[in-house]
Amino acid sequence: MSGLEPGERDAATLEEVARIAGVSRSTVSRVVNNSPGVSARARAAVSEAIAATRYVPNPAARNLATRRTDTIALVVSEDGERVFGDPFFAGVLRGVSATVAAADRQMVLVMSHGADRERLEQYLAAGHVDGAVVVSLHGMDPLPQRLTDAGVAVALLGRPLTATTVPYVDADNLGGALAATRHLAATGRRRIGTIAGPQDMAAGIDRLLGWRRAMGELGHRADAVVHADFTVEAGAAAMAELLAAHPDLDAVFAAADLLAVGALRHLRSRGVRVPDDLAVVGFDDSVLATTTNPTLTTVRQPVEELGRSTAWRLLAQLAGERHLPPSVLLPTELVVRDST
Amino acid sequence: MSGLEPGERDAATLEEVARIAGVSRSTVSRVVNNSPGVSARARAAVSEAIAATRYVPNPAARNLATRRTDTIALVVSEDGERVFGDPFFAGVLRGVSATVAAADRQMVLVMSHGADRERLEQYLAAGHVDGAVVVSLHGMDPLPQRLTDAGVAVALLGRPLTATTVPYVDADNLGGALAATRHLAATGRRRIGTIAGPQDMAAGIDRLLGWRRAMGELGHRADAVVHADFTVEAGAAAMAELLAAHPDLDAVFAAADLLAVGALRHLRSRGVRVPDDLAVVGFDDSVLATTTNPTLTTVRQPVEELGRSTAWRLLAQLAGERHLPPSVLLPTELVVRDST
DNA sequence: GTCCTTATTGGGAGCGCTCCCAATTTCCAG
DNA sequence: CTGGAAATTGGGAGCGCTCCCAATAAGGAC
Repeated sequence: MSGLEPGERDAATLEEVARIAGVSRSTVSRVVNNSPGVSARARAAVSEAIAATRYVPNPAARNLATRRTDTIALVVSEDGERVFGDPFFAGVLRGVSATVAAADRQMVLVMSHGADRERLEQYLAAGHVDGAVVVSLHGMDPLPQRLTDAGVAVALLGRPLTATTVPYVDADNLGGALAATRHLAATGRRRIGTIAGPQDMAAGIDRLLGWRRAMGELGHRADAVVHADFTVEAGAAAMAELLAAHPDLDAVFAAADLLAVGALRHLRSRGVRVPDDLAVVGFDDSVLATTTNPTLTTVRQPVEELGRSTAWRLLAQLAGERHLPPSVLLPTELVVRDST
Repeated sequence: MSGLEPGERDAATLEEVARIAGVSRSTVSRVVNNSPGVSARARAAVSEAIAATRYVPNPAARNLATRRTDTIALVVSEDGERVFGDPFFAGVLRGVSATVAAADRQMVLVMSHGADRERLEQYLAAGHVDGAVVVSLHGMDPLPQRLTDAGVAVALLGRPLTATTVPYVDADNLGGALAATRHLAATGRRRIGTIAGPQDMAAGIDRLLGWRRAMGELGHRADAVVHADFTVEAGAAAMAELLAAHPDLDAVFAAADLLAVGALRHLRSRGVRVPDDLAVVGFDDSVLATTTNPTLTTVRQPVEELGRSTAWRLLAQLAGERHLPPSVLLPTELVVRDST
């Protein structure tokens, strides 16, 4: 332990600290874990020995002895797409990891591939992690429920599309779409169409529902709908289709910023002025929203808070807290910029 | 082990498999680890018992017994900024995690905060991870070298600015800037300025060096330089400053797509046509590059490959491979779009 | 069948920690 | 000082796995 050379890492053990401090291993363990029942004198001696040896508890030994892992798995279901683009994922990751770290647990990242699903399920079900935050944006993904059924504590980020016992956290997509559409009406628009996202995803469904509800409230016909995947190209094509079918449109609500960028592109190529001739609203408030021309009015979804809340929900469950909400909906917020 | 209820996760142990298969624990261990010296008969019996019990080895027990951790830490140095924006980080993460998973190791994510540096260093130096991939874009960050000095196997993503023994991987920022500036010259531009990134980062420095070298080759004056942080606003302000000082500019190389977006914004507000009056090149090929108007000519940096190569370099070192390169430079690639 | 070599098998011990309960010490009241 | 209660301490055992070496079994040559 003295004079460490690069490559030599003989970590101090609890027994070594005990020897140096002149106490038993139990006393050292009590000090390390802040347990009561240790005299001030012993505590001081142990603390000195710990500082002198730079002792750090061995997580493997600890996990084995306690039969706990203090590990949270972040499972990213990656079925070959990057639906909302990477900005979403990065924010979620920051939120989850900060919350897990603050709870003194380690976070293991697991990218889930279709081929490895079976193995991943077995690994998680075997109890080698305390629980799993699962990020799955396709609402029909069976993984969260399978894990829950196997006894894994799970919190899901993204609303599932089927009845489930898995607790989940999502943004208020419906409320955000509602606010966006109302805003368009408040600016005087009467023919408000929508480029809706994929209908196998809760975000796609809920944002369309929000738009429909607002249109119902306003007494407007809710017939100007085109569905699109979450890409720029699909957004441009959908905008073209909308205009062909509804040439009198004066606004469009796009279910993601990416779609809105595509719509802007098409409108520009047609010489349609935004927002003078036709207003555009997106959804996400991703980095794109302030880099387009005009800058996008959009609905902000709190991606980092999504991560934090999902991790919190799991940790609370693991801590045995009672009466936890089966689902958490985080507020979205309309951000008005130049496109409306 | 039979009839598991949710919440009950009594994982099968090696001893249980041994009992069911009618062999010793050593035989089970040999089968699980694919060691030689097991009869086909015993191997079959063990495999059946494993399938029946859904046995998964306990990583903590394994780590403790072998004194290995099979864990790679991904340390993200987060000194309060998101320099290249989140797209960079997400791509790196995918690359690192895929490589680590393919090597049958688990990846632990650690966000490094200034306040927790001491504790993080101790944890990593205590030998509880096999090694660390450190993502640090500020070239003066002392963490990688301190970890290496403490005996931690480290591979650094991002070129350091001081002499170091830490192996690192970076993109060829200089070469990319060179190619970008040459491309501008090849399109007939003669007054080529640059919006340079922060000079406490290798990316900022190397991209400016590449621009200078190209200007030197071309025999043009390399005096139209303005420095900026990597934000859209700073890019717009830098473009304004460049035009004020050099009103005859006919091109600008921006050291990041974010800066280029800011430049485009300013140019539009001044009625400068891009690329007719003034051509613009960015760097990154982030999602922004195809969503701006006009779409950006930019230098693609292989973010996912950056992650993969850094993880590879660390794993190769851990595997005891000889003659490993002290640094790896990944090629960048000019992607021509509508802004030039 | 005997002997020798090779292959296979099994059980003890250790990895570093926690926890339990018996042993010891300390403190306070009478 | 004595006795009892409370606080502190220590050491054995176990967590689930790997590894080592002795024991056993199998195979082949003579």
